[in-house]
Amino acid sequence: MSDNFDIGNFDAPQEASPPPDLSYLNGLNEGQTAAVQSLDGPVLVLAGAGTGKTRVLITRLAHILNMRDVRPWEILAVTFTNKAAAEMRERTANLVGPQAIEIKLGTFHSIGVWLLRRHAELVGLNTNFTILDTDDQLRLLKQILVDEGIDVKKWPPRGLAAVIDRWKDKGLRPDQVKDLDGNGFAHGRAGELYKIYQTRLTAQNACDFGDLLLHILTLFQQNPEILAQYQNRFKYILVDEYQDTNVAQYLMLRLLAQKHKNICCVGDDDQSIYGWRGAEVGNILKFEDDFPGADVIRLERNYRSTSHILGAASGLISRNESRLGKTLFTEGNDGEKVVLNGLWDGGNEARWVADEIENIERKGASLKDVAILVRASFQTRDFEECFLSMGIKYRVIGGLRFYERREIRDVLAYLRVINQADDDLAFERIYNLPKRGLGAKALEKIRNIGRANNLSLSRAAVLAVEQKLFKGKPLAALSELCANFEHWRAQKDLIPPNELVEAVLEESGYFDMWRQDKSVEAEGKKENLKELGPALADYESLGQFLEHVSLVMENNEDKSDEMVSVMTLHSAKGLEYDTVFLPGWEEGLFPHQRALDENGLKALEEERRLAYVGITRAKLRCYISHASNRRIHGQWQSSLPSRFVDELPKEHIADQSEQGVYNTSRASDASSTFTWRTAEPTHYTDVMKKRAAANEALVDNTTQPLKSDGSDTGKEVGSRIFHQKFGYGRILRKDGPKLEIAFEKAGTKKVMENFVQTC
DNA sequence: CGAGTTATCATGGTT
DNA sequence: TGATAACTCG
Repeated sequence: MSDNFDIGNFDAPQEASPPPDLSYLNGLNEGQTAAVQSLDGPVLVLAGAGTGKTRVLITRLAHILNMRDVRPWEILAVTFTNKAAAEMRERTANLVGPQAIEIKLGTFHSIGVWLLRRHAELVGLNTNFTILDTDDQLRLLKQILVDEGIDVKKWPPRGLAAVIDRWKDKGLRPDQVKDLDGNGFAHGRAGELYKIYQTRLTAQNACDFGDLLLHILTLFQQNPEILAQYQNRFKYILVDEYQDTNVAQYLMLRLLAQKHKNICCVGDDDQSIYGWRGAEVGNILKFEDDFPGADVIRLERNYRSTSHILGAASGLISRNESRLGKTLFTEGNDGEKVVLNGLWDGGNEARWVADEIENIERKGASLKDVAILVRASFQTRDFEECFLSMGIKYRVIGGLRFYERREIRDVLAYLRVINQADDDLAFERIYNLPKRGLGAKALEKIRNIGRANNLSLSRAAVLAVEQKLFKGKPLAALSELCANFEHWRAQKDLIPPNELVEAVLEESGYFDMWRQDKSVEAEGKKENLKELGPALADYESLGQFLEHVSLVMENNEDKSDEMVSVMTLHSAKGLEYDTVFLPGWEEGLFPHQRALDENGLKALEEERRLAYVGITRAKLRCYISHASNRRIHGQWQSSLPSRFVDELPKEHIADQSEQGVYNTSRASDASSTFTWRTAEPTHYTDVMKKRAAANEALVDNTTQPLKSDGSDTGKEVGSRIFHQKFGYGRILRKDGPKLEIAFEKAGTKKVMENFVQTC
């Protein structure tokens, strides 16, 4: 995001005499008009699904510029995703013209980076600091755990990352956390590890995503004069998707809005689905307490869905306790009822969906207006298999992104070391890639030299070469690498970034490494590497490109092709389709068992909101389905319909389920999923037999799970197990059928063997 | 150092 | 089941 602060010399917004042109207000409904016109003081706009939220936001921006003596760069508009920011920028520009680009508009993180690059030294960083992504973060945490002698099997880096991320989400620095809150990680050492992690980040002149906000909080809290500068500047603040903000973001907004108090937050508590990522629904629920005298405006007229779809969604979400409450209505048609179907297994479910898709296609619908929204990404497999065999074109949205590919990340590591010599994580990635005879011993030696001289790895390497601390082949290799880096750094500001990346690819031998690789994937890797140069051509500097890569992990999917979209419910937020399929409404899968285990009722409500988000994506047709049997991680599981199925108001539902297929009993509590240990589903027995026959030579009968006689169930001391009430845990002690289990959530408990299952 | 083998684990996924 | 990381052996 460019810094527009210093670009000035604009015409006055408008003369005082002619009446302002308010034509942009035409066509807004009552609520929307109120939301646009209440310019001053704190405002909360509760915008239900499909109520024209974005239009309100951009019209409000236009109205502020039109009615108040404000320059565009005195307005701050914050979103969560780059996509949302880009859309807002574009639509605002359509409405108010070029001055739109002067608005300080971007994601929380891009605003954070912008501030942090200006004031980096005040939080102990250099202005060219590196932004680490999740991958780098995990590698660094793992190093720390190993250094500290903590068993990474028992205490995986991800666990620590989650603890630290949540702390950062709450705006807590290492000195502010209590070990108690570390979820018991490494017996209460999380706080200490957090401190080490922050020290290591600073030493590498790097920060993670959470730091982009946390450092800003520190900056503002410790430097009142700098805070005042931005408080004065930002006369109007707009926040999109307020229900997704975490505490750190809330605190940052509150600090910035203190002076002028013109803050408008737009969001929908019913669409808060990112609690697991630190979002705090509480922020939106207590807005009126946080910003006294706030206007609360509800947008309840829905322009998207038929009234049956709306009715189904509203009925479901009304079961939630913690919500501000809205009643969506439409002046459109009733439309079709929401179709409900129960199927035998996941394969049948996919086939039914495919049949329905062909039906509506025959009636003239276009595939690009059809979406399948699943709870968990493994569910896409059944659909892919089925669509491939039936010849239905589809695309799976989400998944690996360009800059996450291994070969791209390797090259990026080279670029990072060129750009920022203290980036140790990047150096470690490539010091022996391609293979140049520098192994773990060499790295350890460089690391020690670095420690002794207080230097980063790439600087220590230079020292090692100068002082001939290596001999023979390793010395030659390291010497060449250092000389290359010196050369590339000298070139950095002389040649365009795209030429630099070409030079790095060839001179490092990295491209040759793939040329010599005769494997199938090498072809694709080379293609991707070739794309990298052109991708850099748009950037003025290497630093700018690297910042883009770390902050804008875009996935350009064009919606134009004639294809069905398959994606998770989470990634469907903000989208809409004529026809929406919502498969997999089963207890354990949706609501997801793990969410329930970890966060109980709070998670159940979030899962319900996810269901609500799913239904409200549909404009004309919505299909909900569940299967009695599903294969999860190769194991067949039997499951009951989701409690959410029962919660759908009958008057909006057309139930197509065949009696008896699933209708044995409906779920009323969480204890409904069990693993089949004894038999395969009858339908599948033949298939399995055929498969077994085909693999006859490979099949080893002893690997089949033996009918439980108590000894061979995998329920040994140390085994990971699952209990329907207490969730996941590990067996501590075993006394005949009595187990003592350390549950991840519920603590240590004694349980009978047959109440748990291995997993 | 590299290839082959074994162990492990599995929601959601932007920045 | 299947991807990936860790581990073992030549």
